[in-house]
Amino acid sequence: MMKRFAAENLTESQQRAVWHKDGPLLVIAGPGSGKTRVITNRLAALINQGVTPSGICAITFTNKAAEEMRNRVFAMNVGGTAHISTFHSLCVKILRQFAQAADISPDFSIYNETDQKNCVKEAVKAADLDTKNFPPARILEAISRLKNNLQDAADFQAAGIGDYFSQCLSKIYRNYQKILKQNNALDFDDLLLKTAFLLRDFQDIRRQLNEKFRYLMVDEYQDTNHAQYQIARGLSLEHGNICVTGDPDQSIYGWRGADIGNILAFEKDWPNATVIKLEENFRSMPEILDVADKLIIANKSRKLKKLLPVKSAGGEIVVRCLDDEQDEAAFVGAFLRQLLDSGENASQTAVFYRVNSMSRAIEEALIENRIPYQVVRGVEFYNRREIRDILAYLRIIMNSADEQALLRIINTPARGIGDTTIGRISTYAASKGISLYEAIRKCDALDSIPAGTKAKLKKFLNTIEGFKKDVAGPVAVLMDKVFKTSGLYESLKTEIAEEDYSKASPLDNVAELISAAGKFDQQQGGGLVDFMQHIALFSDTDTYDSQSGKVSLMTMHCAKGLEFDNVFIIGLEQGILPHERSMGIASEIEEERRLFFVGITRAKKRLCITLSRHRTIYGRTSMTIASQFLFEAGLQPQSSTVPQKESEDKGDDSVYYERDYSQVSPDSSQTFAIGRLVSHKKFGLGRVKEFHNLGDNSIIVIQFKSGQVKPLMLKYADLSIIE
DNA sequence: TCAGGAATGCTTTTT
DNA sequence: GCATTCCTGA
Repeated sequence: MMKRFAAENLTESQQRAVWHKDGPLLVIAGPGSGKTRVITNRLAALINQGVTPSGICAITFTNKAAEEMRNRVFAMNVGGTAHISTFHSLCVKILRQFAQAADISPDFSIYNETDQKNCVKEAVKAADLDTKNFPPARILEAISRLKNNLQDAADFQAAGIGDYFSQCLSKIYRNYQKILKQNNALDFDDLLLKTAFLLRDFQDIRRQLNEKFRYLMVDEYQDTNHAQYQIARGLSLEHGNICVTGDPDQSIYGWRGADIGNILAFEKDWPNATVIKLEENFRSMPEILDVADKLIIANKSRKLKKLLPVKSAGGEIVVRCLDDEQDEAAFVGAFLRQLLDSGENASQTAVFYRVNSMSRAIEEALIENRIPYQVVRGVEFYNRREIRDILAYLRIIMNSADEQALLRIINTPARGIGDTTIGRISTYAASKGISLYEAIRKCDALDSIPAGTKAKLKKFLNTIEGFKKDVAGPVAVLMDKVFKTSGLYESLKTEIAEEDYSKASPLDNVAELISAAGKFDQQQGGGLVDFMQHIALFSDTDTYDSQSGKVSLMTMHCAKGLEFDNVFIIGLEQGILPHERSMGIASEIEEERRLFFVGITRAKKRLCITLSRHRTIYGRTSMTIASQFLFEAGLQPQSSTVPQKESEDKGDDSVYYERDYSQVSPDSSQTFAIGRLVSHKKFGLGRVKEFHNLGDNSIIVIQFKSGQVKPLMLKYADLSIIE
């Protein structure tokens, strides 16, 4: 009955990895070496060999990766469900199960960066220090580093002494933890730290979890930090069935505490470990691998590893130097259009950059060229004001100690409860040692608050309490109710939409959130707490859609784990890549080099690298210097001035659009027929001049009464038809 | 209490 | 350059 399922073609070393059953296994997997296939096949192989699916735990770094693995395993039809999730989701699950031992309440809130910053500010103030000298972002970074190294506030204090800064930091750290505790909240790093401590300090819990998960798999092991390392260790200490996969050359999260040493020292940790190297590259054409190879050997601290091409020659490499970032973007836009024109698939095409802010010029050029695109960006959606407002209501409903949530919504929408009132209640709460929420409940005891304000407070409290009846029901229903009865809906509706056309309207965003909740109710269920904890860990890269039919724009960090036929990497300049902040630090330059390596090795057949002679950063334009990485990789930039000249023109764009996209959405092109009179919230009346049917991303060109002609994304333009 | 303007600082970023 | 925060005055 063995091996029967393994239909996928696997190389000899892949086979060995897949059929390795018991004991520690390290798979060093170069880019494009079929790592994901090995992992999913091994998972299936374990089940095939009689391992209970629920006894397998696979850990990834992103939700996206987890989801994809779930789908792949599901597609193999081996039955049963293994636990596949990110480190953080797994930790949430464990912490809720063993909340008592972890000394937390299971309905804890998970604080994001904004919440964390607010808490740090408070913590700094409580230590009688000034946020001017102790900027929250800095402090947070320091605390995060400590937590990732499993030093809690007490440990740090005990280890302490040190300089003035360390002493202050220690004080702030303790205050910060106290505040989180009072709010019944954990930050991202706490999820890891507390789980690691649980596994370290409670042998019975460790045994229980080892018993439950007999086989552990950890992907992207080169990017684990110390806390994650200890968790992985704790989860496999009793049985030793730990399989880790990764590639030291793709370690790009060192600055976030990831320790490349974890993967390098695996054989020391597990002396009986089997080590399998996957060096064959099934993804990229040899020309591309050659560039990657030349680049990465410049890294001194590295084990030698080859990229062995499997594909035959035929890759294309273009390196161009433009005058400024607009030209650079225009070049990319023109090149992209030419590619799509010649039949390349937009979904198989991506533009990478070092920092998110660089997407802007590209986006403009793509709109100009009528190229549909998706930006895979950090926390866009869930950071929108209206979304955070609704979520804050839900947070306070589930966890009334969550002060950050309460402060956010107590006067949103405006209900006449201002800072003065909040200050008075806050003082009262502190003096009584109760939560802000409790203090509001007891506001009658406060003489300083006028009767009218007290009435407002009570009304607010009753609204929140009223919601609690529906906590057990579907999240979408509760959310809808919150939206309608909290006054948020009214306030959003009356808000005159001065939003510019490139953004979706707040109402649409809320609708999307509610539908996401509905989806959650249907697919997973579990109620409010599950949903909220799910949402808190859900983020940006999960928005990437590999079948979107659009060109993808993302940072190189986001690109890890993906692959595309055509890859553009922009901004190959000193100070951008390598980034300014890594300059002069050898280890960080090496990480930047790995980052570029990751970018290059995403490409299957075509790689286009650009730089520009001038770049504007913080509104200041300056001359640039070509990136050292170009020379290391043996690349010679070619100057280029007129972007359009780069492509041998084939037909005009109208032909191209009709051919490629017209069938996608038959409706809107008729609704917005040429010449039709329409109205735009911001620009007023206008007539449809052109309509480019790109399905979901259709672009409409309107001649407005003011005389200006504007191309707008149809889905964001919010046009009404006048005739 | 809040709007509006000045001042500041910010850009690496999986969860 | 832009978003966020701070500050002032009504």
